[in-house]
Amino acid sequence: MYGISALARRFGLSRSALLHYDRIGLLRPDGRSAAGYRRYSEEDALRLETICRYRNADVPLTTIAALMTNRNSSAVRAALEAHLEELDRRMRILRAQQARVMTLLGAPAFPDGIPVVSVAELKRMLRAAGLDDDGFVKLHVLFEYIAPSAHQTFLEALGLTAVEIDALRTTARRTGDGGIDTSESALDGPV
Amino acid sequence: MYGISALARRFGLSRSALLHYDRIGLLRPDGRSAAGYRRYSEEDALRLETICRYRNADVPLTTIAALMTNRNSSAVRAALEAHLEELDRRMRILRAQQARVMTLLGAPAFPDGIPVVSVAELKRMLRAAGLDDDGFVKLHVLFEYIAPSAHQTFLEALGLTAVEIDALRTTARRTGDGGIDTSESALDGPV
DNA sequence: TTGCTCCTCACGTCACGTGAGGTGGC
DNA sequence: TTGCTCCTCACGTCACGTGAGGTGGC
Repeated sequence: MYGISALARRFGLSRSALLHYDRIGLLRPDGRSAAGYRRYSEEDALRLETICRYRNADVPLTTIAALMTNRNSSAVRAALEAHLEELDRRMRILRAQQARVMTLLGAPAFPDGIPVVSVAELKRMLRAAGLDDDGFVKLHVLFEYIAPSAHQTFLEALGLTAVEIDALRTTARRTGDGGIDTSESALDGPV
Repeated sequence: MYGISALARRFGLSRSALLHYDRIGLLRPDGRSAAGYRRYSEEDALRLETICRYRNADVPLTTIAALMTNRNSSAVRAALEAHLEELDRRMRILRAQQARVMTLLGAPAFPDGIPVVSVAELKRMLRAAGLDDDGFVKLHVLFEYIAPSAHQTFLEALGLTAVEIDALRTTARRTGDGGIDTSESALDGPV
């Protein structure tokens, strides 16, 4: 059993957030103490964990409540996909706003503009445009050759894990040792 | 002279937005008609145009008010730069949230994850990591050499204009003709 | 009279944050 | 008694949106 502040601390939330969840019925404490203090059970904590997972994705509380009542998994998928589109929409708006601030600052549309690409997008495009596995390898080899630490930073920015980066760079170095033109398709990995 | 709805229409705003701006003192009409109707002058319209420019960049109304009173240009720059950082912060949060939704949907973190980089960020990082103008040139030359049409697609994705792309690729081709190691810093452009 | 534009409250939104004023437990 | 945690209102946030109830102009 937890007091309200203890539970909040455990999940990195504020006390008033839990008060709010109680008010709107999203998370009702298991019971109350004699003095009226909210008492949360371990089950409540588990429910809160799920709530937090959704909340960290910025799913609206009312949607979270719906998702937790309706355990129909295809409905959950649909809701999450709709939310993903909403986040995409906001991302586009943000980009446009950043571009406008840059303009107000008198900067050229580029290089300080805000065009943005996701890795998946980039990779699809490059492939569609005719870059094959060989080309990817060559790019990595060259990058590793010109500026190893920039290569590292670049891969981190793309969201690769440390392990994936290590593997990629090691292969790129080995491949590069044979000369820039060497083309082994040892890199079936991410980028 | 405009009525409130006419002015709102002209700027693609709602009537209630203008009512709001009047209430908070951001845009007071030049005067009122005998019946108490708000009458906006051409000067008001000009002021509203400026307001809209900031609003489209999501600058808070209180900040806009401050910017329009204080015509000190360095103060304006500072405010806009601070706002740009705020937008950056939101962008990072959005990316993390998208990644979380992907995880909830059971998708792998990569390659369908949403790590995303802006060109400005990418460039800053690469520079910070030690890639110099020479390195940028070499990358472009190689890219043009390995997969010309992929290079085009890539630059388009980064938001370059057709003219900028043409200039970049032509230079890359010319530089590349001398061999991959050729390093003229003719590319002072964008990427 | 009809239809249009306009007016001023006043409350709602979303997820809480922030006091105010008070009580329970060691 | 002191400190701590807890309680319940109730109002504020940000940029408006949405009625409610009423008036002016052609």
